Amino acid sequence: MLKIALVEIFIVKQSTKHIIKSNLKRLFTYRLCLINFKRKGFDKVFSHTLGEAAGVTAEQVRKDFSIFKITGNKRGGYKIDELLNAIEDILKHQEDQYMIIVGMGNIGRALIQYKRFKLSKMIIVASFDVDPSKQSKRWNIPVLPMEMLDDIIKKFHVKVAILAVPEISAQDVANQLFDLGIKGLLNFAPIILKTPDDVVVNNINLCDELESVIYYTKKVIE
Amino acid sequence: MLKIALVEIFIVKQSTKHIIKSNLKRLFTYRLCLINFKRKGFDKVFSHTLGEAAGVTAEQVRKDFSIFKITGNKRGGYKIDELLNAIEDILKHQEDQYMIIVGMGNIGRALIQYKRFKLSKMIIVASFDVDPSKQSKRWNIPVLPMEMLDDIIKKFHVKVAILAVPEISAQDVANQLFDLGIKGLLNFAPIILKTPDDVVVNNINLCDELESVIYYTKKVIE
DNA sequence: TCATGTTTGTGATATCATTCACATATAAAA
DNA sequence: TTTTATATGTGAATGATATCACAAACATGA
Repeated sequence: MLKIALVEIFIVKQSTKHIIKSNLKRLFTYRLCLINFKRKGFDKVFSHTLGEAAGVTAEQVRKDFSIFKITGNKRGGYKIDELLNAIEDILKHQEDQYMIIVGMGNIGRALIQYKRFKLSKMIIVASFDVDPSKQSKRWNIPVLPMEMLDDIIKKFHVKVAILAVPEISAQDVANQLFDLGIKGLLNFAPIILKTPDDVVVNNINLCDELESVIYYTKKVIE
Repeated sequence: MLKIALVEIFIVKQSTKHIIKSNLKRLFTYRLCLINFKRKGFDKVFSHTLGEAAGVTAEQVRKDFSIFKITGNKRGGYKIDELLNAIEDILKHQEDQYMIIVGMGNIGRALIQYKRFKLSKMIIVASFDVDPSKQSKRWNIPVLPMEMLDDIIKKFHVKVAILAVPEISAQDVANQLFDLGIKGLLNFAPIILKTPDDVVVNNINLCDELESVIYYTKKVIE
């Protein structure tokens, strides 16, 4: 009996996680498209309209919404404002999120100035670098020495960090962050990090993204 | 008869495309891990070793290799150098790839200085911006006015571009690029571009990537 | 050289994701 | 108010992807 119960819990967790995982990306895309529609003066969309804009089928759109319990009006489509609210609700991101950047190389410097984060209620509270010459006040956001990581993370209850250090030190710095309670990482170092089970890592590998484009470009051309 | 033949061709195209699509990402990951292993002094890997490093099962690794016709030695695993060669061969990227960046905002400026592209034989030949104040020679790579797009694309036979302009002008600039023969785009503007069928677009949406981390972080914590 | 234990390579199977197809609802027109 | 055309919402069918399971191969040690 106990065994059966455990198995069921496992299944539920798995499936919940997975449904969300495979659909979340599209949810972001839908949001982008909806914002675009709104800007153009529309206040309603149909599944096929949104699907076309997002590059997926109308059925896919409806199925995704179905999974997230988002409903529209039969014959009348979906009201954009309601849809956007529903999506924001799923992303559970109404309140500000405090974050840090570690590594003030090219990418770190770009991100510290990236205006769009603020619009999405993501606030970079500080950034860090081992190199004292990079610890300046040139930007609104302070660039601090690594020794201050602990203070800042505690002070702002930071759970999410952007890792933009050279690959050689990425694992070490990541370990430091995990020790200090960081649970989510956006990693720009071209390396697959070893991480504790309760930590989420999202990798962005710029070279690979470009190579991927090159690969498919060649496929299409030939 | 003809109909059957057509259907078969369709199926083959579909599946070929798809197999590659779902496996390519992992192929990049394997490469990262292999480079790492090599740096650590290893010269052989087993499917379970590589799988663990890459975060996938050993069967997945073998299946991927099987699809790409990469073989190892039964009982002896895979030689890292041979694997890396085989992977590079699949990515067909032996010769230099000339590319351009359009948009010299935060992201464009970061990418123009990004050293790693050169290591992967990806050469940024020039970048472009509408704003004359950004057209400087501060970097090794020239920042040119948009009027020179045509010249440079023709001169270097550029097929791939990085689009890092504000979202408001992204579609217009993309259309210009398509007209000038660009077939692959790495797009940083938070918008789903309308593109011709023979063009490949890879979107990187930094806010969405971060929000995704936040989403899963909250899931894990709660 | 032979036995042995380990690892590959791959059909068969299971799982997961997308598309189909249609019943149901409803906005709009008559 | 009734009709009609059009969209939704969702089980069922299909298609794609990952895992299992095991035969075949071969390094290693006796």
